[in-house]
Amino acid sequence: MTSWILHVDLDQFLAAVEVLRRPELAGLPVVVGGRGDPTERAVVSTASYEAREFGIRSGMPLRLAARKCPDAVFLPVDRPVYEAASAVVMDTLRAVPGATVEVLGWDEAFVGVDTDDPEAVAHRIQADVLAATGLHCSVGIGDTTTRAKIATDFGKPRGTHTLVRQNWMAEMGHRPTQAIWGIGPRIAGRLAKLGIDTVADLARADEDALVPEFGPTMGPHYARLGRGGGHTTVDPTPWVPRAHGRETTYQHDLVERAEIVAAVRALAAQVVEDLRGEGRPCLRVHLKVRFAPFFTTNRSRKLAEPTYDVELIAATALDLLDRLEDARPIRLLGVRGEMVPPDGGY
DNA sequence: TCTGGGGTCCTAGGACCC
DNA sequence: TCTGGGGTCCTAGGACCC
Repeated sequence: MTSWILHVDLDQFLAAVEVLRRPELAGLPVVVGGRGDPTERAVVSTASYEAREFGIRSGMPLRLAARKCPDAVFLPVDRPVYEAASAVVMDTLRAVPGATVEVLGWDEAFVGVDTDDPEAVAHRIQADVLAATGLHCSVGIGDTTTRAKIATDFGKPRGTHTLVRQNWMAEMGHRPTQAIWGIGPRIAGRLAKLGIDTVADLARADEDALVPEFGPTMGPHYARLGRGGGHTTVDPTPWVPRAHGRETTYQHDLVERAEIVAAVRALAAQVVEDLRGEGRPCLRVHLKVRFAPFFTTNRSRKLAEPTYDVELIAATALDLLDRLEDARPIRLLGVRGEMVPPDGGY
């Protein structure tokens, strides 16, 4: 028997969950995002396949989505409902005999199995998830986490695909480096400056040659990604949150000091509520600011001691904000509280 | 059209200590 | 007067992912 990594990814997860509870929406362009009001400043979280045919994509402003498809059904994000559906999916995966499950998000997970027929396991998973939840998923099969994760996209929707060492270069070599999970537009741009444009270029690259540009850790790491390298086992350790943050994009940019102070206080209060729920106080305060029209930055500061004090956290965030010396209107504020580790060691 | 909201992890470099 | 070599901790800031 061979060890395999399967990557399970629910198809159009948020939209599919909404259709489950409102079957009359089946077959219609459905867009989930923000508060469900396409005139507000917010973006698309998930678009149904029907909506995607109009060019609507995740991350797109709702206003633009509404222009592309005025007749689409716009729905608000309903986190508790998706969390509940996600829990059923993950329990279903854990019930597969011999499976090790690593949860990556609401709608995806790695599943480790020892088998001679990974294709059969993938189909069983698809059937089990459909039976338990009514939701369809795609499954990528690989010999590393990187290959399994990328394989899933080739299997969508409702399918499976296998990506292993033997077919990696044939299927991925000609694609841009950004096609690899873990390489985004910035790193792809820096690689391009070194003459590395495709996955094949990256796979050929000498690890040491990437060190001057990316450092001793990340340089070799990117070279390994180019060859499809990744983990060969799945880590089932339950996820332990390290921080809780709240951020808000304001419908009207904030200019007045009073409204900025009130906004920071409100965010700090929400963060403290989350931290209390976790039972772990705040050790470090992070501030994220987006000035209009578009410049985002962030700062953080360690606190003298762990606290649940809303005023102290708000005052720390405001002090970080004041040090930015940028007088432009504020479009987004985020306050994040990094928690004391659960073992108490800080 | 104008870029959400939730996260994680990495690096450079300064301050400080022995 | 000049200033090694080892280390830790911290902040700023970047980058990625779903």
